[in-house]
Amino acid sequence: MSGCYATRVSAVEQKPLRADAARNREALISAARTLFAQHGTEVPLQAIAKAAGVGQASLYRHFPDRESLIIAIFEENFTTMEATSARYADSPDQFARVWTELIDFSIDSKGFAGIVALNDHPDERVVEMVERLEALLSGPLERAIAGGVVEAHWTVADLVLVVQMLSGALAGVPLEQTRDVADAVLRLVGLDHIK
Amino acid sequence: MSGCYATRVSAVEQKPLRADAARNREALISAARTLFAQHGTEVPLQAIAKAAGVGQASLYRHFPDRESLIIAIFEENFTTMEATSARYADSPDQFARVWTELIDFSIDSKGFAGIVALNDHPDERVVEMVERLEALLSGPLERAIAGGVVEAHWTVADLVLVVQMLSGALAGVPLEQTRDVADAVLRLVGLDHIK
Amino acid sequence: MSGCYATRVSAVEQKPLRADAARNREALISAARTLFAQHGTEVPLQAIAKAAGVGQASLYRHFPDRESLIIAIFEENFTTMEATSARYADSPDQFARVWTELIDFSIDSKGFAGIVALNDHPDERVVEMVERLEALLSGPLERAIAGGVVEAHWTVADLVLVVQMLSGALAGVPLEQTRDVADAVLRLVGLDHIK
Amino acid sequence: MSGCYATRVSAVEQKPLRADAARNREALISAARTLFAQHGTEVPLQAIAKAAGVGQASLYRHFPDRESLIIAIFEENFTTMEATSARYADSPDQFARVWTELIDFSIDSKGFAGIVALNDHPDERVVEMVERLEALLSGPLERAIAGGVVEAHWTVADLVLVVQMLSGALAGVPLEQTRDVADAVLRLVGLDHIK
DNA sequence: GATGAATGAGCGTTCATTCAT
DNA sequence: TATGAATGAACGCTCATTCAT
Repeated sequence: MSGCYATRVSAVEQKPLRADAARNREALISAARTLFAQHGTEVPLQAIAKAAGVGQASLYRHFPDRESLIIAIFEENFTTMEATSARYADSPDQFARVWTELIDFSIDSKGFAGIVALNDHPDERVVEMVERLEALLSGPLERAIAGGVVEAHWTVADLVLVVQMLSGALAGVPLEQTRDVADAVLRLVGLDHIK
Repeated sequence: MSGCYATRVSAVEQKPLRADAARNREALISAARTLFAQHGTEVPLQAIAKAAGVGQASLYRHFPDRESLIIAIFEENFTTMEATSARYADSPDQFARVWTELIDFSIDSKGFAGIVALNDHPDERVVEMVERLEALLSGPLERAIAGGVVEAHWTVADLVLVVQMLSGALAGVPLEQTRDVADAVLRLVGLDHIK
Repeated sequence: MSGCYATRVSAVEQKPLRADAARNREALISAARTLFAQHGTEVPLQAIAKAAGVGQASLYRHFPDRESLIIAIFEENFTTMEATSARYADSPDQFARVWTELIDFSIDSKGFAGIVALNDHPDERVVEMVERLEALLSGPLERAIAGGVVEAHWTVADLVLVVQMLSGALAGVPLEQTRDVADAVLRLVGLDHIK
Repeated sequence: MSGCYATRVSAVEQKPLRADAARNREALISAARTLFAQHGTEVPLQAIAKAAGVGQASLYRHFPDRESLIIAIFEENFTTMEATSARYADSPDQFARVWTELIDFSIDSKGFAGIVALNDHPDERVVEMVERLEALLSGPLERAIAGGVVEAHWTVADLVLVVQMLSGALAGVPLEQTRDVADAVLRLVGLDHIK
């Protein structure tokens, strides 16, 4: 489900990492994914380091603060979603494929909750993140509207808002009910037919 | 460990508070409202005590844990909303008055965010809170549907979900934009005509 | 068992207390006896006040510090033991009666443990206490030795030491085993035949 | 609540400590010995950390609770005494050597006072401690009885009781008098000839 | 005089961050 | 370079003591 495309093709990192460094990085992101989903983005960083089987200073080297870690997770998600978008570039399903993937990520990480966590200390990285999300959705949404798949009033800003609403609705919901709650949210905003 | 000596009074307050105690209680709730809205429900309790001009132990006496404080704020909100509901009992505007008041509270306290905070440590008080919210909305919603004010598909559970979605959408949004974001959310779910 | 002779004839207090004050005083001492025995002399003073059904400031008026309360309990014990000593003044059993009463008090209050608690902040009151204990035991011991009831090597200082040893042996022993442990201690020092 | 993230290592240490960690550990134990002897086992842990020249969290890492620290001190004592026992395995003095060492430890740390402190929160570690003490004394006592060094009625349980009695007798006694008081206790129980 | 709410210092504990190995 | 021990500030909580009622 998560990270299935994350083969270290990040747009930001330039120098290729040493093999063990790359392994640590992946282990940290993977551990963070799990713990963020289980306990929220407030989990002690030490717990993440431990779960990743990595020293705390190594976590620090890769991710100097909690936000960097959250962003890195998003990076992977974006990489995956952008690949999906490219793969279905000519398909009428393009929007549906990208959107449901985004929703799945949101559900897995309790509603893309990190974006909320990030907003508390708003910095340029969040703006960049949102812009990237809008860029990702823009083309597919346009074509989906043209194809009559979604109603014409939808904008990318609205879609971003839905992701954030989902985040709020899922907060504190037990894992086994997240899917139902997410369905209810999508139904309320009239996007439940996108599958 | 704690409470093994029974130094505290029973959980259910019955006697009217002493004048200074009542004053402190109000000061604490008021300070909590402000700080929760500004910094979220994770603010240090000591900050709330200091803002209220009260000792830490007094905060503790009145509200033995963070949840109690959150609930107390909700209590006040509920009291206000129930009064509003009663005042407009025979008016076609009843639902609109109660609902907009609920939305306003949600905006003021960053989207009734406490209910989210509470959900993390689910206890009977949260269930009670949600039930009380449903009870508050039930009659007015019924009459609003009967009167054609809102569409027939709406349920109280949906309304509660909207409040939670609002909470997520508002998280991290600067104070001066909360109203706009809230309007956008209500528009997306088709409740923007309730004013 | 405890306080059976304590009709407020203390040697130290001069002015007779008002009726309700005397009642509070007794309630505090009684509560302290119970809680000291159950949880040690470190119990929160608030717990004692509460158990006595008395305000904290009232506890303060009667007993300005923890030691005063401990001493007051001893006072009652002494009053009782001195009365016993007087009653059996001409009996060959005098020493046995006083000694077993002392041991019983020690067991009830987990080995006269207060004397230990007092020793940490040694003040004149402790010295006075020990002197009073020695004065209490002196005559009876002399006559007991003369009568062949206890061996000639015993001194009052030794007896006081036994009380303190008992205190140590009983510390941390569950209530239902205190009697057995006390018996073992008395057997080890060769006083188990005093009954 | 605590430990729910598994940030700590397992309870059973196997790996040899790093150089600085071992140094801190020893400093902590040493500081605890001194402060426990001076002020009892209730001294603030922060005072121990400060006296050891170590951060609070380091104290916490090495000894997650007060009992662990007490036990660690006992461990060292036991190691020493067991070595002594082994060294004098074939000597008629074995019991005397081990016993006087035990008494010395008891005097130094105000009567092995920790065992009392431990008893308040009885757990398996205390039982284990007592069993280990009995195991330590068992053989030597047997041979001492066989050799006519101590009277035949003595049992290891009695010896343990003497240690606890000593603890009580020494509580609150000024450091310069502890030796005399201990001698008096041993004389009372008839063990003063063991030197 | 009696009550119990208020106080604030101090405790044990946690955790982001640094630093020795 | 990776590890994990050390750090110290800060949190929640408790309790002896004072003070308003």
